[in-house]
Amino acid sequence: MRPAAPLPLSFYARTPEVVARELLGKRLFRRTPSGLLCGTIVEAEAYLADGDPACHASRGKSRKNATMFGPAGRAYVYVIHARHCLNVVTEREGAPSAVLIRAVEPLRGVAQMQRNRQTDVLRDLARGPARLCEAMVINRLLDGWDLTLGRSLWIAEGDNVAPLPTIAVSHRIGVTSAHDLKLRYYLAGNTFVSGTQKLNGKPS
DNA sequence: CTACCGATTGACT
DNA sequence: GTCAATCGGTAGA
Repeated sequence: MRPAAPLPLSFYARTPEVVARELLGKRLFRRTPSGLLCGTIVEAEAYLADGDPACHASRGKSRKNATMFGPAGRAYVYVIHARHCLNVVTEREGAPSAVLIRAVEPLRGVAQMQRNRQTDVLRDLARGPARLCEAMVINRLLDGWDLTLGRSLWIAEGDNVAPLPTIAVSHRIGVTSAHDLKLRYYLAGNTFVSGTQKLNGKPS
């Protein structure tokens, strides 16, 4: 697939639950010196500005999470367990909400992703937030990047194939608080979604 | 400065 | 299924 036009600011300027759900099936593009990388988003989690202790912004603004407090449509890249994770900022300036992109299905630049990840296993290239970042060369230099520019890193419309895949919902993976919130969205049955088979087969 | 933690991953039983 | 390595960010002495 050729590079497609970036989604506009209006796409991101909505609640994180809506953005997370609508990101499924969209395409994540990354242009590197070694070539263009692209994958279909198959899993995303919402983090709320209010009433969500799992959200990094819930304990106030800091150098690390400052991007979340800025305008929508920017990338929020942070490090956890010595690994990177990619979010998109939602809503508006002053409302620190975001959507974590947890997995993509590799579409283009597979050979480079295999080199970046040091594995040939297609399913393991971008199944998980940190794997995705390693495969697509996403690091803290991209924190705050404007995703509506259509350069370096952006998200575009995907093919609207029929029948539309079923969207499933579950609790978020890995978070140690707010386990009752069902804010993880994924394409049911897609092999590139992270998490256990039990969780994905029986959302709770 | 040290100490602790985590929105993870990969190796192992 | 279990478990520990990982290291930047943050809090606290």
